[in-house]
Amino acid sequence: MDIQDQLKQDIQQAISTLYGTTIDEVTLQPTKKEFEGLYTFVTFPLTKALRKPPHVIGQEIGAWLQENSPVVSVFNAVQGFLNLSIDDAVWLNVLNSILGNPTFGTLPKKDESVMVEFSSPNTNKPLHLGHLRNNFLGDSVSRILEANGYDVVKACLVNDRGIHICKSMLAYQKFSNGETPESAGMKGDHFIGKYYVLFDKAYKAEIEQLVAGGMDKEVAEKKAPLMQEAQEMLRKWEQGDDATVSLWKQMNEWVFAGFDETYRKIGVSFDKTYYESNTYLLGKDVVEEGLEKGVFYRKDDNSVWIDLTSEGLDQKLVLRSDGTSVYMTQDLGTTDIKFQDFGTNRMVWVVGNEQDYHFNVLFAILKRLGRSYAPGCYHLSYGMVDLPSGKMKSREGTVVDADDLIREVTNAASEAAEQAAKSRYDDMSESQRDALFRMIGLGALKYYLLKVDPQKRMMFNPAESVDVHGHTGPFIQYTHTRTKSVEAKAIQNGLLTGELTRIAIPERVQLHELEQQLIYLLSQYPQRIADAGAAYAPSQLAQFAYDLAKTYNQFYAEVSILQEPDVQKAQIRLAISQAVGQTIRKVMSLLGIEVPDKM
RNA sequence: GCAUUCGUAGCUCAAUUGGAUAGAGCACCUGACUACGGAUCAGGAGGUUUGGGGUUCGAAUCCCUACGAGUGCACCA
Repeated sequence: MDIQDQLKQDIQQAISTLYGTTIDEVTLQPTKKEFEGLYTFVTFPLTKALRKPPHVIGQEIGAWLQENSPVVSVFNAVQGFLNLSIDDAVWLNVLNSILGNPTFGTLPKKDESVMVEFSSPNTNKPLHLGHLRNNFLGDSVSRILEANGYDVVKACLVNDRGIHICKSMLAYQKFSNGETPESAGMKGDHFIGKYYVLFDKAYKAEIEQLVAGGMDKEVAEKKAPLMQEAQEMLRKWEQGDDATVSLWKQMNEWVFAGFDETYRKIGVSFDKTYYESNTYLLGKDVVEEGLEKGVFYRKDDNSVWIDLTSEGLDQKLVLRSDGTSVYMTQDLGTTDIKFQDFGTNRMVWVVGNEQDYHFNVLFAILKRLGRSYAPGCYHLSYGMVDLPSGKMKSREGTVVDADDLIREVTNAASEAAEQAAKSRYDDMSESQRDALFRMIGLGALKYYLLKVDPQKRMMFNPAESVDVHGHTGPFIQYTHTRTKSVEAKAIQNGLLTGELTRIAIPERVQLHELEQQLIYLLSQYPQRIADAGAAYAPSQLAQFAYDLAKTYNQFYAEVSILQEPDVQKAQIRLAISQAVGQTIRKVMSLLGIEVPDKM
């Protein structure tokens, strides 16, 4: 049994034996490091029922546990805190159960599936920093849910229709002289983005002219010939006009080629891609259904609404008076399709927090419609990424392009390597080195974006994002290479055969405090995965990886592994070292971050 | 205006969901064995958790209030 479960059971037993009562749930917390022990039980809540001071209760339960619990070795009670130390032999058994279990940390299959929708790019411009936070979050959450035992479907909904793409198309028609990404030597998505910017420029010039001629600005924005043409193009596209559709297809092909390249670089993939060009008409049948069920109502002008004031929301339009759909209509339809396609009772949307209201409304509607999957819907809402110079605004050109950023972090990793230990890379080929530096650079970037609580708005500081010291991805990657290096030396010395294997437990052991601490941390891994899954929070695992790496480095500095004369001790330390390395690799992979063996 | 999220060291973030003297990293200062990899480790300095009130054994966390910041409030997506 898990130590923690054992302890909880024993504490419950102690309370019932000593006081003839029980408590609902025993909760344990890690002991603060200035006190002895690793688990702490808080006795304050018991004082009222037992009419005893908290430290007395602690003393009594502690003494009982020391006597009767198979795992507790020593205790101390300070105020209302009962701190428990665990027997070293028990720790070694825990270590052995970790070593003997290659899938340690992966939770049992749940026979339940979940769809995670993320990324959702627009086809009129390349990906930027904000998309990266979205992609990394979505990818990592998918991996975490999978480790929690779910079947995961990673889905991407591409916003490939609408006025924005017509703007790029129109600009291309007018200004391109038939150039292609190949002839321009550009990545397809950047190529399309260039025309989107060109449209915006020309459009603004038109507005300015109209305003100078005395027109009201708002009117000018609508009346500008370019906007009129773009609207016309959208109409043609919706009517299936051949020329328009084939231009649209051509431009899509280019932009997707660009996206694919970026996705490949950042190691993100999808099981299913939905295109709004296929789904934008969906949802009208849902509106019909809702009208029949009396969930929606029709106004005199024929528009359809839902009244959500009882949920603290507003009245919301779900179908226009001319019978065409709005965003909500489409989303209702798409959600049904997703459920039909995969039968996932849980669905997660990774979408920025500016859409909080939209999702509140969507989920409320799904609930009223009685959708079976409604309770399993979750909006993983994440905050915006700010720059030191302020907000990112695409119109003002203050966006950080994803491809540029990836290049920069890779270069920074290469520079850090130059400074740190140039000679280490002598026996690597150039392509090996490139791959390594990209792994480190991306590790830095992903970790930087994932370590922050998703819901919080965050500041992106370029200098910090490429840092390799301190609380960073490369620090953790480095720690992994340390464990690998120790392992390799141990194999050379004949101390190890290579595989992770159980160790013989000596009769008498005295573990170092940091050894206990490390095994304790390792034993927490499954729980951490469960917590991170329940909270949809990769940041929790990022913190865990850091704790593990930091503690290992302390251990490494304070305790000799290979130079320990006592072979049994050395083997215990090696086993811990291997288990830490292995676990770091696993945790990082749940963040979508690879770790090298050498760096 | 209404709704909603947030405010923690100079800066960027934590705080096991109400627990002990609020912890890390960066930046700054001081140290580390002729060493298992120094992309490391040890130490120092840095806090009235935006202000005020309340709830209780106990509050960064819950409630009220003021101030400050973000976002949303289209028959756009």
